[in-house]
Amino acid sequence: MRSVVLKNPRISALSSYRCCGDFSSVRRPFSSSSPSTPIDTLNTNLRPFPEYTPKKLSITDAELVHNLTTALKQRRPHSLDRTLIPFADRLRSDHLVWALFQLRSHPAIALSFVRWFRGKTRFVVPAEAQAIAAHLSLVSGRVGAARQLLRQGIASYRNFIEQVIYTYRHWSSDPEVFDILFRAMVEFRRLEEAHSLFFHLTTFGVVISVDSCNAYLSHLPVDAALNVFVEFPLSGVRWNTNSYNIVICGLCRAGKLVEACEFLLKMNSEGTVLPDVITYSTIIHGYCRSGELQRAYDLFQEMRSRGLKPNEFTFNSIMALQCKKGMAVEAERLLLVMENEGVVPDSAVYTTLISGYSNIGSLSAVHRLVDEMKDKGLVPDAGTYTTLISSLCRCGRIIDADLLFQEMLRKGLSADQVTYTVLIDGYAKDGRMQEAFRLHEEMLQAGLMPNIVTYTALSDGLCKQGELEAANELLHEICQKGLQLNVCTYNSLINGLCKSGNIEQAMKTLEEMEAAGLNPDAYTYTTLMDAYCKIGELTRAHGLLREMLDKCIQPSIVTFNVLMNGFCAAGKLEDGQKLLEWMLGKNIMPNAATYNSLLKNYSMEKNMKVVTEIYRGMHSRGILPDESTYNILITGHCKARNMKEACYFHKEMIGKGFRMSATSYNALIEGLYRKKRFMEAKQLFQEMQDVGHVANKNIYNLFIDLNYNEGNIERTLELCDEAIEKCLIGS
DNA sequence: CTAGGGTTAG
Repeated sequence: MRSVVLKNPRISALSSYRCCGDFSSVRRPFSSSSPSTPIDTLNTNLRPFPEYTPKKLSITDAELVHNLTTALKQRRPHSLDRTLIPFADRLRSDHLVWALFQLRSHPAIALSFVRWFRGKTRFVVPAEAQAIAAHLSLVSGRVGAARQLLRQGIASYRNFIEQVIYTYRHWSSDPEVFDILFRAMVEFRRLEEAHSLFFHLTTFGVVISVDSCNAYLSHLPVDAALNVFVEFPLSGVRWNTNSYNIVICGLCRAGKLVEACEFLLKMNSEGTVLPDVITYSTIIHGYCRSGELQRAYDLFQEMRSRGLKPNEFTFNSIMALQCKKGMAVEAERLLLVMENEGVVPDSAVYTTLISGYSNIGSLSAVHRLVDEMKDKGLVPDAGTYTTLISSLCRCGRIIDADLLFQEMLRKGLSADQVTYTVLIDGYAKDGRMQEAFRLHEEMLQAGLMPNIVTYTALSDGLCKQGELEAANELLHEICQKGLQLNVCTYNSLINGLCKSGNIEQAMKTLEEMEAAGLNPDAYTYTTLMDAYCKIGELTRAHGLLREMLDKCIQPSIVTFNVLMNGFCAAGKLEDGQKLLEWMLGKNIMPNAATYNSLLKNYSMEKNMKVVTEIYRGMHSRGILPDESTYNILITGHCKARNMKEACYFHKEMIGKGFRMSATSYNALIEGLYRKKRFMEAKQLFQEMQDVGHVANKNIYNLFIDLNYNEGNIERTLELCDEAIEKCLIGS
């Protein structure tokens, strides 16, 4: 037994072809590099590669092959076809292997003969010949060709791996052939076969390189990866930092952050394979994704203390979490920190920030950052464009969004699933469902698969148009296609039902979603609470709040805003103020919407003194007014004839890139008119039409009077026509 | 082959 192993020709093959391949990638386990291991005892586990015994040929066949290969060797520039014409009639597929034998020292000729053979429809290249061609390619330094042949072999023959092993002893120089083979299996996602191949090879003493094992590891579901991580080293694989990173990344993606940290701990304590920037960045990102800013910061410090410098990835993860929490300003502060440390922000970092500011409605900051990134020589990529398109959609500027989409395509960037989804969502939110579905078609034609997010956007759009039947149908359809509805999808549907006055059905849908194994979240409860608030059933809303708290679901700021709205709409403004104070006491930061409810209702009561008081409180807490805040303030002050304040806020909101609502235009125009500031009023009247708002009847009357008094009969009549067309018809 | 940004719901 022992002697067989020692005589194994593979060993002589390894040494005689050493020049042809890189052996560092594949090594035999228990080799002489670990002298404490007695080779002979371990070798009893190994078996030799099979001996090669090709089928015998008849004398005439042997002669044919001999003449053919001789002709090939002597071939002058003319084509293979011409050389082979005299043999073509008698040639059979099983001659190929023998021809390769004869052409062993002429790999170039041998390989082109295989290619020629494959090109002829009446021949089939046997798996054995394919395997030999791969060995020959590798031995002669043609790594690319070897890879191609092996991939083709795996894809075309059922018994290909056996053939590679069977022909290895006689033809190969290099165990790297197995490494390439293994990788190809992984690339074809034939992971179970790759697994068996790995262990099959160990019986011959071949161990796949750690790089290829990493490629394999990275394609496994995390549980399987963990098994392999324990299993492979028993066969001689020595994992490196990348291997740990792959497993840690898998754990983080599965939300198993504690286990990811255990791996990090293990690396640090064992000290043989040390964590690198990627290891830390991966775990930091994991914590950021689950919203645990403090843990992320701690790891950030820890990596520094171990001499690892955070890079743009590390910073970006933290900034992304801040932006998600509406802390774009803080995120931008971190941008300065990273720049001070010499870390150069890239377009991903800027995209994060742009998205963060877009989330809090700061369009001017969005513009500023786009300019800033361009100044730094960063080119907006598809991700940046997608963010910008989304940001335009979010403030209702779907036309501009579409223009930007066109621009991005003109610049040669390609739209992906996300870009299309953003635009589809934009059109859906704008109520233009035909356009939304047209884009859905377009994305299919571009070969992009819409995902559940795309369909949620579409379904939500249908719901918002009151087409609940259609939404239901759409969702059923996609379920049948095998897409899984997620919590967002259900929440959107529940919202649609609530908004169409069908709270009962909405509650049933809540049960359905729980039955489907999806847990309702703060969105779900907030939606339902809102519905009860809107019909004045504050008690039932409160009951739902209890229920969500019992389930340990954290209410969000929107939950409180819904309650605030409920109080205000029910005329309980004092209760609303109390809620605000309670929130402040509990350190729950209100946002613009929280204040907007109070501001709106006090302003409707023409109590501008309290409005101003509340606005000051908002300002002093650093809460930036949003577009609605300005519209409320402007309308309120106009109605109270405080034109100075109204104009002040108007100017400020324009400066921030916000747009006035039709109501604000009407109020402001009327206010200015009453103060006889006709020029300004006229200008705004024109502007409001330019941006597509329709003035109310009252405004038309004012301008009709004005023009009439100015003797401008033509314009007067024009306005009368317009007023009739826009304000009377259909009202 | 390992790390970051852009998308859906209140």
